[in-house]
Amino acid sequence: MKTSYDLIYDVVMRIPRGKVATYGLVANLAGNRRWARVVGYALHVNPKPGVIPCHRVVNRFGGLARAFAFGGVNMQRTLLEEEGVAFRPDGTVDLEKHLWTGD
DNA sequence: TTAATGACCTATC
DNA sequence: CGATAGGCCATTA
Repeated sequence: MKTSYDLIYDVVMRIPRGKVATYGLVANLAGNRRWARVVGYALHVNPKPGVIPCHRVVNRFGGLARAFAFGGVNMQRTLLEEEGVAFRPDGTVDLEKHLWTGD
């Protein structure tokens, strides 16, 4: 079944390795910035694990979601570090350096 | 079909 | 500057 989520998934999958995007940004690229909530919902259901790099999606603060439960926040930090993403002392991603604006 | 929920963001007090 | 409320959209029950 095809839904608006596919749009969001497509954008999220477009995120290049070593970069991250915010929910609002993904929503914006998906078509509308108001989809920010829908984006979170889409990743929440995460119907295609392994195909959708949810760890590359962060909130506008650069921090991970509160209920990040696909493996643990700890895991996400590791994954991003493996991709070359720099983390701040506060544990947030440096959006100024790794924020994917849609290329 | 209506009502309720959600990994958000922006604006206002 | 810090905290609170609201809004918007789609999905699920």
